[in-house]
Amino acid sequence: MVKPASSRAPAAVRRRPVAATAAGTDGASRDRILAAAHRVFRRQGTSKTRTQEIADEAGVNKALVHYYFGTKEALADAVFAAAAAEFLPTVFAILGDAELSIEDKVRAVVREQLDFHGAHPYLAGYVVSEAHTQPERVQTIMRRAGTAPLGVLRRQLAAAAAAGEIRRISAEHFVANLMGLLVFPFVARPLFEVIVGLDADRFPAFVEARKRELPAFFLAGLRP
Amino acid sequence: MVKPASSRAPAAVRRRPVAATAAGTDGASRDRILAAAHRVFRRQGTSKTRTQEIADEAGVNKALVHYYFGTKEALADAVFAAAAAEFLPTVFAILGDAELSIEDKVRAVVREQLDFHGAHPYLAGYVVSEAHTQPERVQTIMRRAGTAPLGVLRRQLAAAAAAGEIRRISAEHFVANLMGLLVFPFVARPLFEVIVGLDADRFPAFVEARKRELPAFFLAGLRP
DNA sequence: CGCTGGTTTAACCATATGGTTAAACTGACG
DNA sequence: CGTCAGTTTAACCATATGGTTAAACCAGCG
Repeated sequence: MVKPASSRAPAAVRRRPVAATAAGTDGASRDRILAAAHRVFRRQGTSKTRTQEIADEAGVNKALVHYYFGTKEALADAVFAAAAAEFLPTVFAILGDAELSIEDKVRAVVREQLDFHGAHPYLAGYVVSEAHTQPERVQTIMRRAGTAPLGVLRRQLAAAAAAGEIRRISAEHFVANLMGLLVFPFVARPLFEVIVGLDADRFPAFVEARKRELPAFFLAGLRP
Repeated sequence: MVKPASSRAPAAVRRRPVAATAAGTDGASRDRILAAAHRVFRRQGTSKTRTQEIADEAGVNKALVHYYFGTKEALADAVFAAAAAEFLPTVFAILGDAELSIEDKVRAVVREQLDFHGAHPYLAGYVVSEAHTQPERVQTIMRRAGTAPLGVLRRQLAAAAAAGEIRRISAEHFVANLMGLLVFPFVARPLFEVIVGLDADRFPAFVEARKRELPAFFLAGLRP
């Protein structure tokens, strides 16, 4: 990962850039580039983003981006994997906690996810968008984010159904329903706002209301 | 929209392409280009797509694409608008039909949408993806697809709630819930398959099962 | 104080890409 | 059969873009 320098002949005059971080310092530039890549990629997606934009956003030369991350694609992969790993494992952890009842899980996931996506508006849309245009990457990269703990869920759902507490439902549909209800408004936010005539500044209030709406809706939906 | 030709001097030798449709025929080329653009854009998204790819897919020269549609962006706008207008109006029509009960609407929308998206796997993902990376376009272009008939829905939901048939729920959440449950597996399909460990070839069966699962779940979710 | 290794930079390169142009082809019509 | 309008095409062009390179810079170390 280290391309050494060399020496040869004349060149030209150079001044340090606007806000020179100087050299030989800490690895701050690398972090700044990564953070900038996160912001830009999430906002615009991979293919619309130019490496130059990332460099600009990081206050750094374009070559430095390649120096640290090789190719744009490699950087994009890293960002995508990190983004997916940022919210899915939390969901999986809650769903996989054998100590929690179905109801507790639903309430916990709803609260946690609505808070999270409310604070990171572009994340879900970015991840889904990327997954759609580059489905090949998903398979490999998603390993970092793991998969849903269907085993635990299946047992729990079967037991609850046997006890007559809920309707019979497969773990797959349970997850699909939960995730769909949670992320749809965020993933499709620009469309959704137009469709239901929701002003952008009223969106947070909508999400807030959803924290009450969703547990009620979902838990009722499970009833026999 | 018509750029006339002219005449001047020598040029070079030309043979007709692989499958020459000849000139002076019908407006078949334009249609072929548009259809090709639909396929390619839906599969890859706007920014990943090269005009050359569309030309190839249409069996036509790249210049012809510009001849008929001006810019790539214009063509992309046309395709996006058409794609959104392909499934949203149907949903709005069902939801806005004052003759149908809430329950009938839910059953009808679920059946219709699952059939539709099952037959057009990339459409929802494409529309959502584009809306995410180009939110500016949504506002203007969505006019062709219209907006949800919230007025009718609100009255109906309020009446049903007053009659004690359902829980109180706003039309916005009603639409969000319905759309989220319906389109999520399609929009996030590559992710979803990995998350729940669903083989691609078992997806159609999952959708089929969903036709029974969703009305039950949704209608139960509305109950007081 | 000069060397050294990690860091940062400007300049460069090959190619891809969106878009333009002017010619050539085609069938219909008079 | 010549012309005309609508099509279709190869060749071009300017620019953007991802990536490379070799030099310069900087701090710490011996």
